[in-house]
Amino acid sequence: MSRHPDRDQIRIESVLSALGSPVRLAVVRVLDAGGEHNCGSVLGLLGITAKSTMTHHWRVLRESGVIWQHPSGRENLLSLRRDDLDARYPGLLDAILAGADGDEALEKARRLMSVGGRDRSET
Amino acid sequence: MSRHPDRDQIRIESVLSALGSPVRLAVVRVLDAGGEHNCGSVLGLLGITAKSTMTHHWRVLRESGVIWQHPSGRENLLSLRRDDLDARYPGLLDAILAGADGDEALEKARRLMSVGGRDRSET
DNA sequence: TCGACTGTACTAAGGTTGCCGAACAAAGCA
DNA sequence: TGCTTTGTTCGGCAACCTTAGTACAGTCGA
Repeated sequence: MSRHPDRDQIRIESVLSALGSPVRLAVVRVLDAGGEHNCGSVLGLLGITAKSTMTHHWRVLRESGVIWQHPSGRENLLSLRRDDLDARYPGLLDAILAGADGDEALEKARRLMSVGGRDRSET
Repeated sequence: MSRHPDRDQIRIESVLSALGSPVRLAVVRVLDAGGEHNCGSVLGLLGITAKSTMTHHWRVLRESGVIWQHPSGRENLLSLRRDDLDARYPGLLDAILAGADGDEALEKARRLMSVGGRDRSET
């Protein structure tokens, strides 16, 4: 069932395309904040969706080497492979997570602007 | 024709998914190495492909904010938006480019190993 | 002005991805 | 021994991505 790549089998294209999806990037942000989660708890934090949909995303993240996923009792625990990613791609994960935070803040600020004042004449 | 996002319209998911494709990552590596290229020269360096295919990739890179593309005479010059990307996502591009180099080196080393000695009993 | 050159626009096939519901498997609890 | 919880697997469907072929538009040189 597992299919985790070894550290040296991780390819940056897989990592980037795995993280190029809003849902999966959100997952990684959640996992980065806390330690281990089971699938359901992350699913809850994202406000979505069908379990089978997430199973799909777990696989993409797992097979690209971004997360560990190991069964524990009847749950399936998820955690970021931070050590491996940092070893292979120093600074990558930090830059991505910081970037995601920045995007979110910028988005939030933009929303406030467009409610309070008039938006600066953007189409 | 253009459709370049402003610096503050760039979203990290778009950047990541744009760079999550081997072809486009290769393009960015080429652009990072040199200054300005026209489309054809990059196409040549990649050893591939139909021009219309690359036009598609230029658009993805352009609309995600990764490259500038501006006409000059009958050519269309391409360049990395390094300043914008570095401003929005400090360290991201460096990490990705270094990672791509690392992957390539590792791959090359692995090929040598499996020719010279026997591969270490993988699958 | 004509022709070569550079790249885009349009179109289409084939594959991949994302999403979901239903059925299933395994672990824990009563 | 059943029932519940937790996720997975499977099948199907729509949307998107990648690739390429063909036709076209703009620019430069002769």
